[in-house]
Amino acid sequence: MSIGARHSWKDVRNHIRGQILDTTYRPGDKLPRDEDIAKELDCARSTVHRAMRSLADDGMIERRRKGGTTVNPDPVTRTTLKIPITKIEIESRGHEYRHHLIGAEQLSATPSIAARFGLVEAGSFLKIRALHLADGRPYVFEDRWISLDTVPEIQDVDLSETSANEWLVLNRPYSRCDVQIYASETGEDEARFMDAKRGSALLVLERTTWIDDAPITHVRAVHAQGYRIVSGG
Amino acid sequence: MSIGARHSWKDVRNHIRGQILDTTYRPGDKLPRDEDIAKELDCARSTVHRAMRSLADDGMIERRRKGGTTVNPDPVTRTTLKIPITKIEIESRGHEYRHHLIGAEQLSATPSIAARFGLVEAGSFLKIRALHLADGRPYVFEDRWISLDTVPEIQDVDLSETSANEWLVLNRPYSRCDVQIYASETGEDEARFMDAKRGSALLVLERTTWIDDAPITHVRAVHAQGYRIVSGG
DNA sequence: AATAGTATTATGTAGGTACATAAAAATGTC
DNA sequence: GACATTTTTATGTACCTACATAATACTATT
Repeated sequence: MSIGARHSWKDVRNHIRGQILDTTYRPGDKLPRDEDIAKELDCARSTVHRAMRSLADDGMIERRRKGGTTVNPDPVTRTTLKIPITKIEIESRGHEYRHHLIGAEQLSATPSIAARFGLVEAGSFLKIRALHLADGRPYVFEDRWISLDTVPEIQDVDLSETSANEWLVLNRPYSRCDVQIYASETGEDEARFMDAKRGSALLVLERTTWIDDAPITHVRAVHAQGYRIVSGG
Repeated sequence: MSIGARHSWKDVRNHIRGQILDTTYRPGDKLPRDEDIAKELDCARSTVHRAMRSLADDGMIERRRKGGTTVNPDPVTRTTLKIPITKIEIESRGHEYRHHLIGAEQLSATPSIAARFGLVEAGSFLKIRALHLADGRPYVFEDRWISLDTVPEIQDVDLSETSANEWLVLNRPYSRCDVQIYASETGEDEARFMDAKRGSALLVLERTTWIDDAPITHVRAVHAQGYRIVSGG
């Protein structure tokens, strides 16, 4: 079946995606070689290649040299989450943002924090506890470790003025970021700082960032009750 | 500054990413035109283009025709989460998977479910409650609505044998998927089916899928205590 | 000064050629 | 048969040319 006079890689992608969606090709099935598809649709192999890479990025197909292309037999829901800077998130919802530094101290990493960074030996860290407020109400309570070996300049920043979150994002871009999401019962600290009653369920987002294997920061961000991560596909 | 004898697009990407990470270019800054970068690094424009598209996909830069390329001024953490089929997830962790159908009934969508699908009028749905077990222990409790208008065949499937989750993924691929993640206190149902004590915090993952605007299914999947979503960058 | 129309320009796409690379398939060797 | 080696082959990359497209920048007109 020819696609007509149009040879856009998006058309090719839609054509193939359609065949997967209407079960012409099922999970695990092998697709024809790029070259054959190109011939069938009367376009260049590079165009098919472009379409295929797009589908592979989406997780819909898997490609292997010599092995050919197969419909992903292990279908996963791939979701791209955008995790914003808390300040920007609060302000974009029309609330007034405020930030409160609860405390900061210099410590060496605990074994569990060192492990999270993949460090053999515990380095020197700045441990911070802070609160992000939306219209004066607790929004996020964060527990943060910042590597003083990687980011010594943080010691000269007035963290009661600028949030560590914001300063780091603007001044210390990372090259790798791990995320974990889980639910946690309100503990003593959260109950105190978040105005949440003990035992209620809170969403926790942990983030660990590196620049080229050098640890930057690890945050445990406890979100206010009712918080939802939403991903529009 | 030349990159040497090698002209791989990945080298070019790393080179430019490096310049962003070391603040040669800061958020909001404009990068040189592809052609100039190509000349500087002594490679083809298409190679630079390939590198640039990769960085744009990562959310690191923004590109606009004629407007040129700029470093993303609103840095967000973009993380791709892979949410697997529960069965595969359990088995890949070395546990034995079992599935238990709690109940199924034909209903028309409640206003809130219809709204989730963006439906004007409530269609006919199959409402299912089921439990996924790992080594005999509750792992996920799901509350699912399946559109009988879009997926009438589901009525002929023995859902006590095959889980709806699995059947749908293999037989009804979706073209759009919305995800929400939040923490919830253990309610009456969860306490009963999940062996969780009332009031403990559970992670809930809601997924809604469509094929070309036609609703397929909506699931509220309550995960066992201690469950974490992990995203390795 | 405001507006409408035109030119310019940086990115995007399509096509083609040549070669690189990884992995399956075939073959040889013991 | 088991294992190492070679061949084959489908995808991946690099480079090039030509043209498309969208958005800015400019100019003309009122």
